[in-house]
Amino acid sequence: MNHMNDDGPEVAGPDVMELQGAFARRDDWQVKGWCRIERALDVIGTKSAMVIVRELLYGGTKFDELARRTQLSDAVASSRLKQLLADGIVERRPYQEPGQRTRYEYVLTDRGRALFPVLTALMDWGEDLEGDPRGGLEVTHRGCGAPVSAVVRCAEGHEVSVDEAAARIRDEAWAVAARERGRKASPPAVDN
Amino acid sequence: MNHMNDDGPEVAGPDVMELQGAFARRDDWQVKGWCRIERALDVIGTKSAMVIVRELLYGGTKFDELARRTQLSDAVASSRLKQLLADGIVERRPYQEPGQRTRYEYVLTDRGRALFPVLTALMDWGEDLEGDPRGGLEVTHRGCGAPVSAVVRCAEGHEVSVDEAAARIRDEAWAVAARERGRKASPPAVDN
DNA sequence: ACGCTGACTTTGCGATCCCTTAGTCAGCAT
DNA sequence: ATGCTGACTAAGGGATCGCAAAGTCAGCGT
Repeated sequence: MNHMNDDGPEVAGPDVMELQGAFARRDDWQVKGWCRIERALDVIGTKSAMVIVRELLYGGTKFDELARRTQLSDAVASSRLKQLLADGIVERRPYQEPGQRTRYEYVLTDRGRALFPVLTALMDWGEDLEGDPRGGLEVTHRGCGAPVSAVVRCAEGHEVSVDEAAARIRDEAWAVAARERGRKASPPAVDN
Repeated sequence: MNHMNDDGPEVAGPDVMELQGAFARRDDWQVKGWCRIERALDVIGTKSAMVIVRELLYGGTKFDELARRTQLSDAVASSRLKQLLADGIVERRPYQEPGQRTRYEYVLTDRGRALFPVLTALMDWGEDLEGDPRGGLEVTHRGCGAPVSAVVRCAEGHEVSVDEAAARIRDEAWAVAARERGRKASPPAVDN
């Protein structure tokens, strides 16, 4: 394990990410709750949450719109909206139509709208997945009319494919120290 | 749809997508299996599938690597890998280390690697989510070293925010006809 | 021949998701 | 006051997810 970068034949399939620095020893970094992907999925990892956000992005605001258009039951829509509310993805606003009592509409917060790339990436990926040869939706850039897709781009503006990407620990010195600390302070801190 | 764009007060919250064409009557298009997002989630909508793909992107290939690094149980890792295999996201390749018996390694297919934007978008979104002030991972562009993120971009190269996006039906004439057909042929075809 | 190891598979369990059906509850209409 | 409607909430149930522990199975080492 001291010489992990060149110990295998590694014939085919290096077309994934490169692990840099201490993270190259991948097995040293199995900490629960460490991965942002997992944390994201803990919040919006259910199908019902995703499709509700989808409808909110399509402009739905009222409870019955959201429930009907997502084809979720009232019960699921209700509890999921409550959870999305608690997680800061939607907020409720009172409104009143003439002759109606006060109701609430649901709108996405900034954090909710920030899910746009996630939904778009899923939509792109779902395209190659058998199904709609023609009936599907298309999301376009209003104004120029061109279809949109989710791409991975670096801060310098280059489009980045998987094999051009590298993963590393952001603040490695701190993380190594924290790991040492955690190891001594509370041995089972990883799992609980 | 004939007069749907200006029928409400619509005071606050138009900062989501615009629905164009026949899709502006959103309620006319509740068809099960119609949404690519849902179809995508039927395949990779579980946390276990996502984290396995994550590890595969990080270069893990062997069964025990994947199970250990994802912190999944053997059982879950096994059945999820089997499903990913069936769905064409991973493929198995036999390999043999000297003095060992033939084993299989798992590698992503093109379709699996195409999940890179999805995982990246989730990672980005998970960032604002309380947790790691410093300990987290960072994915960078190998070469220029700049951090990457998932963005929505149109075919013309413009970066597109939610409120600059529009959703419409790809082949509207066909879709309307198909809907009429379906309505006559099998009334409950929407729900079954 | 025998044991060991890595890679699964099986079994049994609790948690979560989502559904259907049946309430509740506020307040406008009558 | 009574009914009605829209917006939920509650209860019960099936499916799926994920876990831990135990079992299987191939083949290398001895």
